[in-house]
This record gives sequence, C-alpha cells and structure tokens, in this order.
Amino acid sequence: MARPRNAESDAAILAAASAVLGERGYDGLIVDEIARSVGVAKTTVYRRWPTKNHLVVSVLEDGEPDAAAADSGDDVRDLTSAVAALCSTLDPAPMRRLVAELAAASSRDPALRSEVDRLWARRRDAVAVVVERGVSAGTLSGDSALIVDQLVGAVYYRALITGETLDAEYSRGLVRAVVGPRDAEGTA
Amino acid sequence: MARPRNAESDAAILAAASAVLGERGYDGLIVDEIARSVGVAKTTVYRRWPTKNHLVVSVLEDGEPDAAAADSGDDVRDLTSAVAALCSTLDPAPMRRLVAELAAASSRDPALRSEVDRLWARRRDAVAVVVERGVSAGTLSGDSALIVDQLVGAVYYRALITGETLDAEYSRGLVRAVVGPRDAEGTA
Amino acid sequence: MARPRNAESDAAILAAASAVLGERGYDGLIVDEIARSVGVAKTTVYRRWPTKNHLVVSVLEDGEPDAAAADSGDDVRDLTSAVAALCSTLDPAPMRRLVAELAAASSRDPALRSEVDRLWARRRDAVAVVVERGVSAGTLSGDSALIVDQLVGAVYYRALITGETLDAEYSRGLVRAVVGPRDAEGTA
Amino acid sequence: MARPRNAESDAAILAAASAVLGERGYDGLIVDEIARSVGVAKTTVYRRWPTKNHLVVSVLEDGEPDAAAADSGDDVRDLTSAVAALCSTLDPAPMRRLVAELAAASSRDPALRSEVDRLWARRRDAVAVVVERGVSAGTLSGDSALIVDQLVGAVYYRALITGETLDAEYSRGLVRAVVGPRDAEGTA
DNA sequence: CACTAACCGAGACGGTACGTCCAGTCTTATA
DNA sequence: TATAAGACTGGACGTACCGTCTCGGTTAGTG
Repeated sequence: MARPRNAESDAAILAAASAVLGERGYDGLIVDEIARSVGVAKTTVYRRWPTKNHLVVSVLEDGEPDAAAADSGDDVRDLTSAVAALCSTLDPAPMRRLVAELAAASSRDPALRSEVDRLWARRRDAVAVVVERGVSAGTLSGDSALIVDQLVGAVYYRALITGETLDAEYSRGLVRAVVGPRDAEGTA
Repeated sequence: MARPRNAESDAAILAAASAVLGERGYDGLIVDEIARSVGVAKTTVYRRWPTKNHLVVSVLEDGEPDAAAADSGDDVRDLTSAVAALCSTLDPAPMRRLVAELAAASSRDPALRSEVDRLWARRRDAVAVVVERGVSAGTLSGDSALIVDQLVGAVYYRALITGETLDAEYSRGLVRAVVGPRDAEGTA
Repeated sequence: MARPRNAESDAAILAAASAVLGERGYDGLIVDEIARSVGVAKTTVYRRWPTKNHLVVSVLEDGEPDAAAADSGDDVRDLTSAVAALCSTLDPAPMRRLVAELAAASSRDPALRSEVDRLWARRRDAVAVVVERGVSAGTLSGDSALIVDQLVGAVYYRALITGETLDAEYSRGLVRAVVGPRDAEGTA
Repeated sequence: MARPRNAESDAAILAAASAVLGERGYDGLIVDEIARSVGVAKTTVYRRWPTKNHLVVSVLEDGEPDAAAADSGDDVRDLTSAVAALCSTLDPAPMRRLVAELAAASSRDPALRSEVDRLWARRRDAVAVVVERGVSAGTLSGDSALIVDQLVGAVYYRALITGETLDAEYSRGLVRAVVGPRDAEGTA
C-alpha cells in the first residue's frame, strides 16, 4: 500500500559511511555529506538510523567478521586465534579512534548504550567462549571472567590508550602470559 | 619583563572546570561559561589552553593523586593498592566518560595526543613501578610490561567498555589472578 | 520542492534591524541580538545575508521611498521635491552615520560593493530623471550629469562631512543656485 | 625632568600607518601590528594617540599638501586648481575608503569628531577662499557657501559614493558648470 | 652624583561580536 | 508512505581586535 524503502540506499549509506570513517574518523563523518555523496536525502538517513552514532554502530557491526570460534582441540592455539581476531578488529588507527569515540558517545547517550554494548559483548564473547571451554575442560584454571578481562582488556588498552601495535606476536605473548607458563609450555 | 600571567586565574579555571566536569561531564563543560563563572575573559582561558580538550587534560592531570607507590615489603599488597588507586581515578561514571572522551579527542587531534599520553603514562607507571620491583626481586615472574597490560588493561576495559564496577574486591581478584595462585597464596 | 524560506522571517528581521539601526546605529546592530529578538536562529539570518553589512544594505533598500518623480510641469519645483526627498533619506543623524558606514564597508568588501552601488544609483536616479527631463525640454541648460553631481553631491557632503542641516530651505536654495538665477527667477 | 618621548617613534609610526593605510585600508590597519613592525610597544602608540582613529586622522593631516591657494588674477583658473588639488587628496582608492571610514568613525565617536572636522574644514577652506575672493570681487555671483557645497560636494560624492574618476578634466568641467557659462566663457 | 618621574618593550587582560559548524527536526512537492 | 531538497532551531566553538593594565628596566634632567 505504501512505498517501500529502498534497500540499496541502506547499503550505499553504510558503504559511504564506512569509507569516510576509515579515512577521516568519527567526526570527519558528517551526516549531511554522506547523504549528499550517496545521492540521498538526509531524511532518508535519519529514517533508518535515529542518530549519527547509531549509524556508526551499524557500520561497525556490518564489518564484523562474525567469527565462530575455531575448536582445534588445542585451547591455547584457539585462544590465540580469538585474541588475534579481536586485535584485527581494532587495528587500523581510525578503528581505534572509532571505538574510543563510541565509548564516549555511549556514555553520553543512554539510547546508544545498548546498541554499543551488544557490539562489545559480541567481541568479548568470541574470546570468552574459548576461555570457558578451557576452564571447564580443566586446561585452564581460574575465574574465566577475570581471564577474559585480562586478555580483552589488555588489547583494548593498547588500542585505545597506549596506541601500541597489536600484531600476532603480541597476541601470542599475551595469551602465554595469561594462561601461565605451566599450561602454555606444553603447547607453544 | 612583561606582565606575568595571573596564577590564580589558572587555578580558578581548573577548579571550575573540574567541578563542571564532575557534575555534567565532558560536553557539559562550556568554555564560555567557565570563563564567566571565574570572572575571566574567554580569551584568558584560550591563552592558556588552545582548546577545550587541552583544558580537560589539564584538569585531569591536576587532579592526579601523584601516587608515590607504597613499598610495604609485600609486593602483592602494594600491587593491589596501586591497582585500586587506578580504579579510583576511573570510578565515578563521569570520569569514565571523560577518559573515553579524551581517548577519542586525542586520536583526533595530534596536538593533544602528547598531552594525553603523558597523563596515561603517569597512571600506568604507578602500577608498573610496583610490578617491576616484584619482577626484579623475583617475587613475580614474567614479562613485566605484559603483566602491567593485563592489570591496567582490565581496569580500563571495565571502565570504558563494559561499564562494570571497579571496587576493591575486583582489584584484589584481578591482582591474584594475574600474579598467579602460587605467588598469591602466601600473601592473600 | 524543498521547504521554502519563511518570508515572514525576512520581513521580521528587516524590521527589527531597521528599528535597531535607527535607534543605535550601525554597530549597535548585533546580528545575534536581532535573531533572538525575532525568534529566529542566527543561521537563519546568515542564510539570507552573508554578512551584517549585507543585511544593513537590505534594510536601507527596503526603506526606500520608491519615488516615482512627480511631473508637475514646473521643473524647478519637481527638482526641489526630488532633492528634498533625497535630503529626507539622509536626515536623521543615525542615517547619515549609516551611509558613511556603508560607504566604508563597501570599499572594504567587493562583494558588498555592487549591492550598495545599486542603492546609491537608485537615489541618484530619482534626481537625475528630473534633471534630464529639464535638459531635454530646454528648461535647464548644461551637462545633466554634472548638474546632478552638484545637487546630489552637495547634499551628501552636508550629510556625511559637514554634518549641517538638510532642511527644505537648503534644498530650495541649492536648486536655485544650481539651475541659475535666470531659470529660477520665474518660479521661486 | 622626566625622560622625553622618542620623536623618531612618532614619525616611524605615522609612516608605517600611512603605508598600511595605503595598501590595506582602514581596517587592514591593526594597531598591534603597526607597533610590532616599528619595533615599538603598543603602549607607545596609545600614549600618543588615544585611539586608532586618532592615529588615522594624524596620518591624513600629516600627508596634507598645506596648499596656500594661488592667486593668479584669474579666478576660474585658481578655482580649478583648488578643486583639482582637492581631487588629488581623494584620488587613490584607499584614500577614498579612508575618508569614508573616518566619516563613519567620527559620527560614532564624538571625541574624534572635532579632529576630523578640523581636517575637513581645512580642505574645504582651500576652495572656499578662492570662491569668496571671486564673489567679493564680483567675478562670481551667488551665495559662496552654496557654491562651495556644489564644488566640494560633487567631488566628495564621486569619491565616496559613485567611485568615479577625479581627474583634471572633471575639475575643469565641474568648475565651468558651477560658475556658469557667462562667467566661464571669457576664461576657459 | 643621586634621584625621580616619565618613558619604554613585552605581553596579559577584559570585553565583545563575528561568522562557522553540525546535529537533528520540519516542511514542501513529487513519485 | 518514502523520497529529494533544503530551510530551520539551537548551541558552542575558536578568532579577531580594541584599548587598558602591569611588569621590569631605561633615560633624561634636576637638586
């Protein structure tokens, strides 16, 4: 009965937003500009995403690897992969900025909070799943939540605060340090 | 030789900014308003801090506990204090937001970067000192930088990303998890 | 196709600006204040007039008497009316100031120049029309452009430079002096 | 008894101001900049001239030709010279702008008014003297004040309002038009 | 020769308006 | 109902320049 939304617009907007976000970061993203560049009215953007921030979250969710954690039988190896995957979602400098910006935005705007939380949770879970598997199998020892905090926390910390590199090397070292020499020795 | 800057203005501005920051957060801070409330011209603020963000960094630095890490002889205890201290700098919700906001701002503005980095480094060092002491004394084992990442990272992660509480309980648990049951057992 | 500009805003802004201009002169006019008093955002003002100066020109143009020169058959009388009309557009002290201010502003800002020129031309033409009519009818003799310069010039000179009064008396005397005793004798 | 003012500073400031005024006009003149360029403190400028405007008036007065009106025996010729001299003080575009700017400034600031008036009067007098001589000698007829208004007014009008050229040609034509064909015929 | 008043450079300061930028909402006409 | 176009509110930002002030230091002429 009514005119349907144009699905292509959604995709085009996300693509354009993603590109700009990559190049010029969070506040280089100007809604008006995105709309114009896509050949769409600003209204059209706002009909889909109530806020610039919501759009940004969408972009991030859109680009998520959707990693089903591997289960190779070797927990430390799996954990290292999971951590490395997390690193790669935070690696290019603009992405770090984006995450920082979102953290800020979500503490400003409660409506955004849940959206952003969902995204963070998804990323955390990818690691948590492996950790919990190890803990229940007895391969790892300790409080799994704390272990996840140490792993994921260290990665975010480097990404957001110190700005240091997040390469495979670091992932390996971090996992080894966390799961402890005893456990790691047999597998490294 | 020229008229010196009025040091009281600096202090008054920082104080006012700090108060507002605590109450209304980052973007509740309006430079114009601060100036007026202190009875100072806006230009006077901008003469000292080229940007609102620079002012915010100053406020944070200013409010820093300036923690000379205690040395009680018990490394785990000292470490727990250091971590707890870090937690307390990140605890009230507006502070978390501030940190997030600054992380974002500093990746936007290179001129701000170094200022912010100095602040982050100071906080990290307070923990690092204790860790390194433990490592050289043989009380702790492992790569001290990684250990610091795990501790400090977990704390920031909770503050910025998950938003969970950062109480003394958590500090204790975290330290115990990181330094490992072996080491911790004797001291907890 | 797009939302049209609100014509009432234009009018209200001009009216408010005109009032302020009359009372407090050129730099008593504060764009921000005008906007607020009209209940309009500052941007709305700047969308229409790129500059405070442009707005001022508009006000002046807007308040123009739109004089269709009278044709009474008596050229000297018509000329006197035209000159008197010109005088009245320059009479209240704030208006003189305004004209001076605009003359200055338009030589600063080329973009403003043409706008202002149009306004000046309009005023000059009201006199020029009558002069030219007289010259072609043979009632007046001489170069009509020069005659207009003498009449209009004298009026502006008094208004802007000497600041002397511009009453009906002066208009009459001036016209008589310019068209010469011969022509004027029969009509005064 | 006290240290005397440095007379060279006065001259240097006037020179610098004059240069800037010529190149970039009234509000291209920034007191701070002048001071710095001369190697003098802003205070030193303000000690001598209470206001930017006062400084500008000084510059103008300083550059005045100080024309003692010639008396060649031929009134029309002398008048033409006087008018031409006036034209030349108003000729380069920046000078016109300056005059406009001063007219505006002096109607803003009463303290400046008298200074500026003195300057204007001086220029008018150079023409008035000749006109009055002619009138008392019977060579010219009419109200001398009005005649001066017509001459001087036309020149200012062109300079400030229409922006047309002010060459010798125009001076001649204007004088001829004003003193009337009768008088002019014998001399042109 | 010492003293002292005014001068000087440097630059901080109060004040005030400017014009700009963007987010998000609203209004029209059209598809 | 969706859409393009773009006007609108709202609010802070950082900038610019004026004229005043406060320093430390210099430089006459007077006692």
